[in-house]
Amino acid sequence: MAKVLKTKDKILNAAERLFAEQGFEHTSLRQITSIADVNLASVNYHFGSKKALIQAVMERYHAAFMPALDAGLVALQAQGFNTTEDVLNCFVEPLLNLDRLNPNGTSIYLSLLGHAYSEIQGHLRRFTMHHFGHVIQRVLACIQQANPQLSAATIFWRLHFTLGATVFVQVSGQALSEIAEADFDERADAKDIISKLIPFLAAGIAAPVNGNPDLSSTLAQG
Amino acid sequence: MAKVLKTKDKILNAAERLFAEQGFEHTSLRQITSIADVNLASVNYHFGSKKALIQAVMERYHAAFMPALDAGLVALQAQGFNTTEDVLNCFVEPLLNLDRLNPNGTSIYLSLLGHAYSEIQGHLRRFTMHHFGHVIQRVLACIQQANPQLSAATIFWRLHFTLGATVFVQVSGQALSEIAEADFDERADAKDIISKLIPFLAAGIAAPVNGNPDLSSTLAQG
DNA sequence: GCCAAATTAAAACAGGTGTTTAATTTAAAC
DNA sequence: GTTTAAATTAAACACCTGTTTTAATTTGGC
Repeated sequence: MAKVLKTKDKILNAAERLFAEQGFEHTSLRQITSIADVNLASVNYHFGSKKALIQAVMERYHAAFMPALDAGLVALQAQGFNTTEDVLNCFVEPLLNLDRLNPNGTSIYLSLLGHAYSEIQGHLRRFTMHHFGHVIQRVLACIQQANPQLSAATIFWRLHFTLGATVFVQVSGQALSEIAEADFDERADAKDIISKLIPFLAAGIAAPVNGNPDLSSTLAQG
Repeated sequence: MAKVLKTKDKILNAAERLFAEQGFEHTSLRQITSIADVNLASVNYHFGSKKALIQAVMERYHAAFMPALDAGLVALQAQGFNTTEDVLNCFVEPLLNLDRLNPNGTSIYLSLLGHAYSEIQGHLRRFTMHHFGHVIQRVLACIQQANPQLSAATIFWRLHFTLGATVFVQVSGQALSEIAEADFDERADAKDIISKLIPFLAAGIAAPVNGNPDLSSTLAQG
């Protein structure tokens, strides 16, 4: 008995797919309502505006991901000692479990995050920080615990490098995966990419601040 | 004697600034021509289309950056042995020298690159690969030389992680720099960000493939 | 079945986009 | 100085965007 979806859910499903594929700005309401097979005006009726629809799409995933991540981080903090990879590992299961929302849930969520940051979606950043800022703070604390030698500023920058690397490969994921398949006979889904990311990111976050002193002088001259 | 700029150059200067700040799609021709103080139609007269204008803007920077990078890589290859940081270091001077084109040249170029990849600008990717694909190939070869234990596929993915981290912090550069200043009293320009990036990226690229075997099993269960 | 509320539908709205046209001005060549 | 080409201008074009309006329809409670 295939459940008959209400208009509101048909819109959300079509929107999350298109947003993940094309970004928020490049997806029009007419495209969404056409694929969802509903009337154009129903978006504004049910959600009020496109901006509110974007937030509703993100909220379904945030609500599934953020509490799970937070619980993992709390458990990690309780055990007293941890490594950078331990912290990153806390992200894996909550991310992979997003497949329960949607068969492509993991890559959809990461793509949405990527578009939220790379497009000018200031309202999305504020929305995320307002609702889940405490989770972000806990991530920072865990990384600090794992790397007591790093300053807060260094951790701040390195976590944004981490975010950048992650969302970039997810947003470009399909294209990159096709290249990788053609060149290396190695197709990569969201899970594969995550497993490739973690050693890279863990080493980067935990790296000594001045890996090679020669470089600093080169930069100083420049 | 302040040189009087021709219309074509006034357009290029206004366009590169707005493109770097707002991205390509969010910058309208009317915005460009208004700031450049030229007529709207002159863009299509001098460049043919907005797409061609975008490529012209990129080409000024590519032409200054790519040959310089390539020369540095060739010199590195000639000396037989190199490290990952050596390779990354080849990017620094060519990037910083872009300030000769424009006081903010370095961050403009990296922002343009970021927008070129994060927006759906397929024509820009093709344009870059067509003109400078051999430079990209040389980067791959140098990284392979510095890390003989890594497979070509691993290098492929890690260089895209690298690109992602780099362009993300540049595109979000201004916002991030403001946060960093507020939280850590530490303002960061393009050069500062590069110096923070290099230890992170070098450690990530050269990281062992299975940093912590426990993680692989967690991923395998997922 | 009836009525009121919720929902859907078609159409128009107001504003923005890149591009093109045709007329005018500027600049250079002879 | 005249002529010819290049460059600039203002206006319109065709299309797309999110949103609103008004009317028709469906739904749920009594």
